[in-house]
Amino acid sequence: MATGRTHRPATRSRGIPEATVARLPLYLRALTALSERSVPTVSSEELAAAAGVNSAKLRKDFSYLGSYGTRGVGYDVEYLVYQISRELGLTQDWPVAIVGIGNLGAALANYGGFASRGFRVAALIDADPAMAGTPVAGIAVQHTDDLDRIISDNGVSIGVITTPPGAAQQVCDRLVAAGVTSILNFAPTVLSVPDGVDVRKVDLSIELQILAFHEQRKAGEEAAADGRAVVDTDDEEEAPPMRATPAGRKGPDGDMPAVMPA
Amino acid sequence: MATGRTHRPATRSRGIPEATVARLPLYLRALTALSERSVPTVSSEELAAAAGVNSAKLRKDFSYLGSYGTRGVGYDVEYLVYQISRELGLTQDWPVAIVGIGNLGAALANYGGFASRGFRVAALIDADPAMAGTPVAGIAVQHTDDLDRIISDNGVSIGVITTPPGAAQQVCDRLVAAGVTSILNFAPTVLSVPDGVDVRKVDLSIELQILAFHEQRKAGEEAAADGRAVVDTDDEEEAPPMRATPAGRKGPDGDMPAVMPA
DNA sequence: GTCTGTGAAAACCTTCACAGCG
DNA sequence: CGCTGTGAAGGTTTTCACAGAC
Repeated sequence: MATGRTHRPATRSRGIPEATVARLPLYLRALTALSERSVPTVSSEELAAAAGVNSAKLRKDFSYLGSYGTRGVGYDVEYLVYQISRELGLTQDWPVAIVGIGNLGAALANYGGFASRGFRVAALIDADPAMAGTPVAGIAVQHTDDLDRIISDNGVSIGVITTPPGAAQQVCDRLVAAGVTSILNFAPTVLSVPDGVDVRKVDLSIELQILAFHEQRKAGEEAAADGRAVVDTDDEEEAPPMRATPAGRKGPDGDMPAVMPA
Repeated sequence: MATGRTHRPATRSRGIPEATVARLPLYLRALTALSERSVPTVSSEELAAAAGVNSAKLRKDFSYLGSYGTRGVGYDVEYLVYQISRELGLTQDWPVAIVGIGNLGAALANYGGFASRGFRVAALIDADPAMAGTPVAGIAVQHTDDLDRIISDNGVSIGVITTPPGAAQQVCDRLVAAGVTSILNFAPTVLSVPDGVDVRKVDLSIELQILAFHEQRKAGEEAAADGRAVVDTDDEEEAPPMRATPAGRKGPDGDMPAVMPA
């Protein structure tokens, strides 16, 4: 979704669809849970339910990895765990650096889900000199001045940005200059990076906004459900900023049933 | 993406593609920044660059909302901000409850990006009695026992779950029972909810895993870049757990031109 | 001339449905 | 039989490219 423009258009490298890659961690999690319960095999139907997808999709996804199942039986849990881990590159250790140790950075440093996969928090970096030396999640915070050295000393290729938005691009540039080629960005900023560097973003407020959209839609439908009185004058909600451009607005209003029972 | 099965298949309500909805918050953010700099109008090209998408996509997206631009000129910034906000339902106030006030919950409670949109943190809820009363981000944490009352008293329809995975489904059930119809889930669990309830999830370790996949790929390409020796024996990376099922493994290794030229 | 709005084409992703292995 | 693996169909999203408004 957020990956920077890279990804071999030609070269016909290895062809696992991006959508499939994004689901592999999900399968892996479900499989790990089964593995812990010592379940030996699982059918596509069961595993799909545990992962929250449908079984045809799961089978197709797995078909890109190879033929790992046994017809009439299902998939060997341990074997699949290994194959998916390998495909995702989790059989190796990934040192990660977190830059920006505020609330969120600290939360991530403490997050158990990282260590349990191949990720190791190798360094915590912050611009506040007062924080330097303070241990967070058992790791001493280091100062931004040493960023370059910290990254190369630890062989970090994945960086996590949890700084305020204003600092994000600058931090990103420094990370990239120091050799980082994958960035997970929590700052609400569009980062620009050179080719070959991947960026993924997590924006907490975006998720909420998407929920709000659907929530609003539901409210509208509810109202429309019984009363039928889908007023359309409700369009002009309150103070319609009517910023209107030059000439006459094309206006969307008019139609638009659902929205707001005023 | 993560939304629970709902979404009017028939009814032909308003037809804004989900992919477009997911980008509206992005455009809104870019537009807000322009608005703050008092930029009056913007072209699809400029706005697309600021939002990190391409301009054809942006124009298509906007075309679902209506004809808000002016040919030869561009889009009126203020007007678009209003229209998108309205479309997303951000012209109203959304009281949100956060359940599970650990590191992450606290980080979210403090997160500025919520308040700046229509979201208001109406309640913080935690199962630990020792936390009850403690203020986090200026709001006193309340105990889970009162969850039902808190939700209805505040008219909360959006809940955020930041509990440990074991508690997530239970909390989810209680939220839904109390009237919540949209859930943002940070716990690494597949939640099951009744029809009509939307769930979106944010899984921090999944994002890292996707990055690791691409990172690994890069390392491989690099090696293959000069030597041409695109070994495919590299499949057997190190210790292949060979969990093998009943009979003979189909092995991915050997064959598997991966893609599908077949 | 500039820049939007949009049909049409292409790419991508999901779902169906069933052949075929165990 | 049961369950995987997969062509083929169907749907969605992206991209192209240009007609038409300003």
